[in-house]
Amino acid sequence: MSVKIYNTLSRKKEVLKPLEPNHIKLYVCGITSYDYCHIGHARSALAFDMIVRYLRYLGKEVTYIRNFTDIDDKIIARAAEQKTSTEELANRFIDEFYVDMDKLGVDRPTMEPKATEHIQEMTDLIGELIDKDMAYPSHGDVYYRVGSFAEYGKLSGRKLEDMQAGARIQVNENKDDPMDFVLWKASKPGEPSWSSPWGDGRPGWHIECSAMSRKYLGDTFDIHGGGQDLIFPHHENELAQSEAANNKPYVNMWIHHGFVTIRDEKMSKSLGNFLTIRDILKHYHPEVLRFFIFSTQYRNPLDFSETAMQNAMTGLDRLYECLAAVERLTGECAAESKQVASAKDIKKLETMEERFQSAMNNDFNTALAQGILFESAKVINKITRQITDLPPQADYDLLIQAVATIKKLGAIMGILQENAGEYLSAKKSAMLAEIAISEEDIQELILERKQAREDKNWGRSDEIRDQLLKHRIELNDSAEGTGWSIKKS
RNA sequence: GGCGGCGUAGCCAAGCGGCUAAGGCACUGGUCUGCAAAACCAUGAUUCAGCGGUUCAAAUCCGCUCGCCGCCUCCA
Repeated sequence: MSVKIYNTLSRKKEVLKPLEPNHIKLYVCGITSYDYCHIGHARSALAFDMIVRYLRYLGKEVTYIRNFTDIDDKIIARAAEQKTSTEELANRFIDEFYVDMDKLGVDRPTMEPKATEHIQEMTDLIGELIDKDMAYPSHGDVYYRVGSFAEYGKLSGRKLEDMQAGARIQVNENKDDPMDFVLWKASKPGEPSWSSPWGDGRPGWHIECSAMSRKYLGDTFDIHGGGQDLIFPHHENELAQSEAANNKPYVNMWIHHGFVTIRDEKMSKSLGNFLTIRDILKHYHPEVLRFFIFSTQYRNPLDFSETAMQNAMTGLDRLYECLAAVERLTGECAAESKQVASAKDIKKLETMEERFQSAMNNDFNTALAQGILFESAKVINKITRQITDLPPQADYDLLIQAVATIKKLGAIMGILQENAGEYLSAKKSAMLAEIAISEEDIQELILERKQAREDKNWGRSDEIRDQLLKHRIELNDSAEGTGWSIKKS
C-alpha cells in the first residue's frame, strides 16, 4: 500500500516516493513569533504532526524541519511598541508557542532552526544568485530578478503578466521590475542588522526557508508544507530562489493545508475574529481540539464554532465511553461460554486497522479514519452490551485487542490517549466545579433514592432525580447500581 | 480583472466512473427500565446547487449558470 498525497505543484494526488528509500525529508514553514498562536497555527502544527506520526507509524524515517521566523517587519514593529528587542520578543513568543504545543501534545520536529541563526547561509545563497545574475544589489538592498526565472509562477499557477495586470504592487524605485522581491534589506537606523557584502541589513522573508532547508535537507527534498496562504508569494519565491541557485528541482511534493474560519471567514487580526490556542484550551480538553481539527480532511476549510466544538466533545466522549466499558473488564472470563461476537463483528474489528490505513493513505483522510473508529466502537459496544456477566474468553481477547488497536490508531491523531476512566472522571469533576452541587450531596441523594426505590416509593425517587437534573446531573440505573453524569448545558 | 477551491440529509462530513451515497451530532420509533438515562436495534438523501453533454454506467468526467470562500499585500 502506498501513500497518496495531493501535490499543489501538480494539482494531483501522487504516490509518495521518497528520494532516499524509506526516509522522508519534510520542511514546514513555522510561525513568525511576535504574538500568541491562534487556532490556525494549531491546525498547521497538528496537521503536520499527524502526517509525521502516520508516516512513522508506517515504519518510515522522517526528518522533519520546522523553522522559526524570528526577524521580520512585524517583529521589529511589535518590539518597538513594547520597548524591547526583537530577540527578546521573538524568544518570548517562541517559549509561549512551546507552552501551547506541549499542551496540545505536538511532537517536536527533528530540528527547529531560527532565521537569525542562519544569516551566513542566507548571504551565501544570495551571493550565488547574484553571481548567476538572478539577483542584483540596489541601494543596499538585494532583489531577485523574477523575470529571469522562466518557470516563475509554476507553483501558484499564475502568470507574470496576469499578476502585473491586477495586482496592488507598491512602487519601489530600487527594483528593476515591480515583481522582483527582496532577498536582503538594508537596515534603517536602530533596526537589528547583520553585516553582508551589500552593507548592513537583514534577510528578506523568503530566503530563510531556502537557506535553512538546503542546509538541513539538501538541494532537493521530498515534502514542503505550510498553509494555503503561503503558496503565493512565499513558496513561489522560495522555489524560484532555490531552483535558480541549485539548478535542481527544489521540492517533489508541496502540501498545503486549509484555513480555520469563523463564520466562514478566515481568521485574521484585522477582522478581530481570531481565537488563541490558550483561549480554546481554557474550555476544552486538548484532545477535543485535535478531534475537531481532524474531523475534516486537512485541505478543507474548517469552520470553528462552539457548536462544532461541543459536537466534537460529544463524539470523543462516546469513544471514551466505549473504551471505558472494556477497561472495566477484570480479565476474569467465563469458562466454556459461547462467543457472543458474530462473524461479521469479528471481521469488522479485525479489518479496522487495514481500513484505517487505506483512509489515511488517501491524502491523510482523517475524517474517514475517524468514521472507522466510530464503526469499531459501535461493534465493541454491541459486544460489551451482550455480555451480562463474565465475558467468554474469545470475546474478551477480541475486545482487548480491538481497544489496543483503537488506541494505537488514535495516537496518530493524538486522541484517545488517556486512560478512559480517568478521562471521563476528570471531565466530570471539571464540570462539577461549574455547577452548584457537590459530589457528596449527589451521593447522598443517590443513597436516599436507592432506599426510596427499594421501598417502591417512585414519587420520591423521581423527585430526587428531577432535583438532580436541575443541577444538570443525570442518573442512570444499571445492574451495578446508580451512576451519574453531567448533562451538557 | 487573474488564479485556486468549495456547494452531498436539520447541522458537520466521507465518497474521486460501476456493490444498499460511510461516519458523527440532532430528531423519531423499538429493546432495556418501576419510569428514565446510557447502550443497542431500526428509521431518514430515488438523490448529491441548477441546466446541458460524454458514457452501457456520473455525486464522481466535460461545458455553462447560480451561490460561497481563499490567494493575487504580512498571514497557518
